[in-house]
Amino acid sequence: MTPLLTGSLTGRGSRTRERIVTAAREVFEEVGYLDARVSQITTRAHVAYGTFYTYFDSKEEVFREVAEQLFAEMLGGDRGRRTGGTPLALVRGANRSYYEAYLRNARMMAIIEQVATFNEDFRELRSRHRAASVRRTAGAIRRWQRSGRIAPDLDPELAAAALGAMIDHSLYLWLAQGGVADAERLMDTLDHLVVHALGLDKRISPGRAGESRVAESAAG
Amino acid sequence: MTPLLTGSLTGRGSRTRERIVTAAREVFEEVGYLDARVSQITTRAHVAYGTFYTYFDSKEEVFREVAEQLFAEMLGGDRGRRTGGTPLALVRGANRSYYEAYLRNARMMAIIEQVATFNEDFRELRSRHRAASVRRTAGAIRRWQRSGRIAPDLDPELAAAALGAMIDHSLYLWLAQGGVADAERLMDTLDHLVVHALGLDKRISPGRAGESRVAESAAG
Amino acid sequence: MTPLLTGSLTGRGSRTRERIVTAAREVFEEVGYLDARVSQITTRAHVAYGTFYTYFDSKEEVFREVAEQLFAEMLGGDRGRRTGGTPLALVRGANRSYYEAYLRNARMMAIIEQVATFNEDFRELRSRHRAASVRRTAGAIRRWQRSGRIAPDLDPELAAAALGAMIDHSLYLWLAQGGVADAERLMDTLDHLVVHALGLDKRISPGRAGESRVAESAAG
Amino acid sequence: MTPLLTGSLTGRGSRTRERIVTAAREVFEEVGYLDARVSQITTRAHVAYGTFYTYFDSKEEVFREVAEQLFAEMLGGDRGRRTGGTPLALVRGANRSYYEAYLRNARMMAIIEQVATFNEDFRELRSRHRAASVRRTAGAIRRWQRSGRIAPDLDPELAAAALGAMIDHSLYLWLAQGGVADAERLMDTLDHLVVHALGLDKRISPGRAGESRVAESAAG
DNA sequence: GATGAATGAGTATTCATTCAT
DNA sequence: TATGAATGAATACTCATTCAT
Repeated sequence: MTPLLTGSLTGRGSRTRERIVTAAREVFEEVGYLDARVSQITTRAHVAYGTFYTYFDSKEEVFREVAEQLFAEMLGGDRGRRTGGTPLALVRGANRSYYEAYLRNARMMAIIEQVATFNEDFRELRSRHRAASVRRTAGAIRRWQRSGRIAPDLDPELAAAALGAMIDHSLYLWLAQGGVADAERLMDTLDHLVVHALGLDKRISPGRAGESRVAESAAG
Repeated sequence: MTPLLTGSLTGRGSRTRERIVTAAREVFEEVGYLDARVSQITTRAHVAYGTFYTYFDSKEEVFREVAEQLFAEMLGGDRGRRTGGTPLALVRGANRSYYEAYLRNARMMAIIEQVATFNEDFRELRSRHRAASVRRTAGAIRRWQRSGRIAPDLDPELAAAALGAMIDHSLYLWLAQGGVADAERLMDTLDHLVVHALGLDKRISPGRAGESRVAESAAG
Repeated sequence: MTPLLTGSLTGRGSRTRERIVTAAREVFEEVGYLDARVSQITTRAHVAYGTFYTYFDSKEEVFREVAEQLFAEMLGGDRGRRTGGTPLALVRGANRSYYEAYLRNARMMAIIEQVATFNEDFRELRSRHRAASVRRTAGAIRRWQRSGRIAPDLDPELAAAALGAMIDHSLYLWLAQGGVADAERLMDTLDHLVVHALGLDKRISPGRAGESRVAESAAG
Repeated sequence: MTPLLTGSLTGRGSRTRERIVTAAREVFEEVGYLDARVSQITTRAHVAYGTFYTYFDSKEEVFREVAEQLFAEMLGGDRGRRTGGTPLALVRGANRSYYEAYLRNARMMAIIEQVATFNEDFRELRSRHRAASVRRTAGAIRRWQRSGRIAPDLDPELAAAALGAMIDHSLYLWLAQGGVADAERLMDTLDHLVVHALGLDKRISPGRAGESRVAESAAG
């Protein structure tokens, strides 16, 4: 619930609110959630201290807003990507697309991880997003299993989750925490590992080739 | 700076210190680093508040001690494991051994992750341990590349890091954060993915070590 | 200082003002003065936040308005009551009338008490009203003393004040704070106590009976 | 619950605690509960800000402590008062004793009244003390009814409560809020009113005289 | 070594009031 | 008149660390 503001915002109001959200994201990126001070946010947004609380109930609430904008942006890159092509191309495409989105938001991804370590709500929020992504990947695996490109004894959900964890955590360690030496090479390696892990590098079992027209990605 | 005591401790002293470390680990596991209070630790250790500072300079310092004991314990399980056997058996063995260690320490692993999100020192500590583990895996990959079991174009370090990230993060999500449904099945999947990702499921090219390019088959 | 508007209000204006006063009273009754928020009042009155300050300078000022309306209402019940009858009937009548008024306004009486504990102005306001009531009762006592119905050594002002305090505080404790069990019985007891305290239960000294035609109440 | 301090206090500790309680009472008396600042209390007690929280969880908790000491002190004056004497003398004695205690604690009584207007807990605390006092008075009334000195149709509990309210509120208005002009005269009037209200001024019904040897007071 | 009392800097949040449209 | 966004002073409470016995 937002204090004071019951209905919709005036133009001036929504502009102020936007300034605060932008400033908040910058501050979070610079010092993390724990060390962020509301006063830093308001100073940067050029509003009075109290103005913050005209739009948000707490530091946590702005963070939620920033996190949701980020998740929306991360998903946006996916659009129109799942058209035809070889499984290998699809996997590479999906990975690159995720990589690019991660690159744009690396610092915030790290902060969300931070908050998730002590805040149950954010753990769930992240969990939901992860689950949605895993579901999509598992769907692709299942289709490739039906067309014979992937061994049928692989558990689609677990495999999707594990490969997702690999890509996610690799990007986290490279982009969000460590410094990247050669991201290009890392992505190539991830492609290779995913493709081989799923067995997509193998010849298609004859007679079933080309069945899988619509495919999805192995990650995010 | 170490407070008062550096090298030698009397028998009573070292017992007191041990009680504090044990209590600290319990408290950290129960409430996390951020919410742990020095008073909780001393109460549980049955020592006076001030006694804590006779042995440790700060909350961070006990945490470091606990973390180091944990890393030592995690590595301990590894000993004498990398003897002969098929690559597949080796991978499985290593994964199981890591899984078991993780299971024993899941809660503390989560707390270390928490601290690593805001403390540079612990980020490095964890990084060093990860690097050691990656080095060992990379060494194995390199050996298998020389013997022709793994494609030579795979970057050993990056592959080792990525697969390590997969296992680590999967266990983190399953054991440390979420609830585990079927760990056995998860481990089987991880084995499968690692083995196939590295190409260890394929036949060894006869007499042509180091050139496994052509050694592809449709064998399952 | 009155904001903007002093004397005349347009029809719309006075209706708005009235809505605010009504809403304010409701809010004060529900949560007390300290916990009442200007925003609650404006929301309930269906006016914009700022509109409040078009009509009132402060939260204190609406409260004063509400309190004055309440005092006026409390006194209103008294009208046309002070006609003949035995002193006993007069006392009973006055007590009942005050009780009924209190019953209608119990919650606000409690809130006024609250404000009087920290606001000098309201302490005086309440004091003035109390004094007026005490004056009337003291007048009745004096008349009854002259007619020999009440012992002449009783201080009329102090007795009036003390008996007023008894009735006021009893109603406060029963109606405003505690829950009422049997108000009828309480009122009977108060009547009894007042009548006996003043000595009105005794035989009238012969030859002066009936002198006191017009009497006033012992309370309110 | 008190923070940090689990067991009993050291000599130094209990001295510090006492300093804080004393300072708190002074500050409450000077500015009331609402306007009292923890920093005022610690400054006056010559301790650091944080020291306050070594002994108390909140401002409310010190207030409770001060209030309880006060109630204990108010009751203390009663001791050894309930020996023989005429009912009239007993009533006078009890009233004087309560008056003197009130005089010593007038300011704090006003502050407790303040807090009781917005804090349910204190309302109950005060209520309990009032009830205990009412019980004692009602007991005396009942005994005097049995001995025929008081009319049997008077409800002992309600009468005790109402007369208690009279004395309490009169002292509150005179001592705690207004300035006292002539307390002696007020007390005489209260005595008179109580005695007559109960009918203790009347001749004892023949044949039952002297029955009531041990009596209690009509107030506090 | 052990004790536990003392310290005080640090900060999110509230809300009456002002004021630009 | 009416609106509702903007303001910012004010304050209780936490807790790691210090230090006198």
